[in-house]
Amino acid sequence: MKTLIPTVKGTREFYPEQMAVRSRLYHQIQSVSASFGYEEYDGPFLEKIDLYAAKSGEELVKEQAFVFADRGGELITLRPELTPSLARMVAQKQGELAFPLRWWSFGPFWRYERPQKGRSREFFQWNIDLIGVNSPEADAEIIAIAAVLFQKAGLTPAQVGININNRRLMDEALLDAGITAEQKKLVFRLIDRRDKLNREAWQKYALELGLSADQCNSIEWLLGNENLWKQSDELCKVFSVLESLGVQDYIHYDAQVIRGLDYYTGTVFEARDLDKEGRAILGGGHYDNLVGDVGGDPLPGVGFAMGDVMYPLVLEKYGLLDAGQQAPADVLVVVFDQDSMGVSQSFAMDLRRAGLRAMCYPEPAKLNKQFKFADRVGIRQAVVMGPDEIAAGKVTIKDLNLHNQETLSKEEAIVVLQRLLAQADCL
RNA sequence: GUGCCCAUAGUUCAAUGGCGGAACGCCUGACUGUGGAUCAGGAGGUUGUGGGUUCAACCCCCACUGGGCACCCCA
Repeated sequence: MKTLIPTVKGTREFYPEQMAVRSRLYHQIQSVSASFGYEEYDGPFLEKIDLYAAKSGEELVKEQAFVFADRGGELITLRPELTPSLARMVAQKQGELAFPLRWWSFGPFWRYERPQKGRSREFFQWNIDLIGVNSPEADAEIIAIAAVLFQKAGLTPAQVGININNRRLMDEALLDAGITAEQKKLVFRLIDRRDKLNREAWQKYALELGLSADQCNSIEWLLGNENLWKQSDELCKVFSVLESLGVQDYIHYDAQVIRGLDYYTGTVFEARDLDKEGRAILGGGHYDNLVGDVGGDPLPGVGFAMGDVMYPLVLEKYGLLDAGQQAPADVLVVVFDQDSMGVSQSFAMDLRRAGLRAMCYPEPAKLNKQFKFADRVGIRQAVVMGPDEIAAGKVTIKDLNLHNQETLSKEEAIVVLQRLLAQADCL
């Protein structure tokens, strides 16, 4: 074989089998989002680098964004996230939009990272936001949407969970533990690393960061305190609303959930496989000011993002990704020879008009080749129109699963095929 | 950006430094107007790329590219 030009590192090709997974994901997201009254939107895939330079962290723009100069020399970025575009879109029409705004989106993003399990350089992401309100009920609604998606996909509360925390609560708790404002960022990083290191290494790391043994112990006590949330009125309210929404089985309090983004100010959450395997499935939180950086009036909101790489891995792990390749058509009309090509094509069209997915072999070929093709792609019914059938004004339909066939009038054949299809749908 | 592992037929994998094979898949035929079975044939490879060591390299060494995993980071 000649050497093929390889794909760009970290990109993914969607063969029909994988495309079916992506489409199913899209439709589930669409359906869940719509059921809560959210509207679909999208932003540009290309943005000026300034949009991200203003707001996102240094690492995102410098290290992890695809940036290139266009023909005019302007620095263009393949969007690494949607929030800045969303902020601009909201700010531009802030005066005419009806708040609270419920918007969702599903589209491609790019990040120049080293690909590994659950992470690629080109991926799709579901973003959903409830903008213009500042209530625990809004936080709970967004979290419930994530839980409902899991529910609909068949993931149980024994398999995945949504871990919730609150930034304000952590700020106060850390202040009580004697952590200064300057130390806060480092401590957040320390907390994030809690599960990655063993206890000794973790404590050593804490001392290296300049924390005292007392401070370290206090943090450890904080993280082990399952009732810490009771000190936060906000979290109490969020949990109570989630109970009303009937999704409390998915919900856990977890003092280790911090989330990296600086703009989260209140409730933060992430969903994970309960085995603690792999990366977070989704992550999000409450923010105070979505549009400030792009020049709008301050707007609070809550939202999350879920990639299309980790989530299917979890579904697959629990056997919920039915890999069953669907046949591309219900019926294959076999072409007997060049002379009968026309009538075969014409009958295939009759079948399509009758609501069947029909395929006509696109050239005359040996019958065994055509039947083998039907078998290979999983088409169950074949229609043969040879000289005998044409002379009698009939067609032969063959069931490749049952290995039987019968010769009928065209009208009868269509009815029989429709009935078979309806039966197959019931199964 | 750092570290570890990997790269041989379409696929999954073999092959002490000494003539690169198997299974499955693919193509053709037995087969008549009919696919999954069976049998008989056949095609398919510059061993990821480029250097080096050697009389001799799929095998040893170096670099590159790509893949996997972890770190970093997580919008």
